[in-house]
Amino acid sequence: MGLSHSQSMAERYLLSNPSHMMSRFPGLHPRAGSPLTGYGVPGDTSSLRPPFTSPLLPDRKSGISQSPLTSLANGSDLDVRGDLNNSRKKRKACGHCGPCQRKENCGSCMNCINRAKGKQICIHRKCEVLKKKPGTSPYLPPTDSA
DNA sequence: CTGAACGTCATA
DNA sequence: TATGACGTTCAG
Ligand SMILES: [Zn+2]
Ligand SMILES: [Zn+2]
Repeated sequence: MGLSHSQSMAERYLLSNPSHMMSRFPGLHPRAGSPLTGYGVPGDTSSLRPPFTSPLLPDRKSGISQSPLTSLANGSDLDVRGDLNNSRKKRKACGHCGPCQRKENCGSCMNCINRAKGKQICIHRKCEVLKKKPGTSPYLPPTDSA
């Protein structure tokens, strides 16, 4: 069996149809909010990320803050850009909802087929808790008159 | 380090 | 508004 291996799924990611390419290119992220705290884990007993990496600014986009949650120059918090991130880092599947119980992905949904580019979990496995992120308010998200 | 997945943005 | 795409984050 000295074969297979192929791309180890690495190239697969970069593999796609050169349809448009471009758009949303790396180098633009207008946004500026206010420092806000939202998420909060009781305990927060996890490994500590290494201190800063280097005083060099990785020209990731331009210079302004990144989009999701990047940067980490503090040994206290893992990463808190304090901008457009209200909920703090990413959440994880609850583990006990229907989809969370799924064992393997269906392999037919777009997420399964487009997993390379989509980078998302099978729709049949998407935790319902993570599905509804906005608001989490008891009100209906869509407007009655649309 | 790699794989997997979440979160936000852009576009249709 | 919904979907796709991308970067980032998290865990093993
Ligand atoms: Zn699927
Ligand atoms: Zn769940």
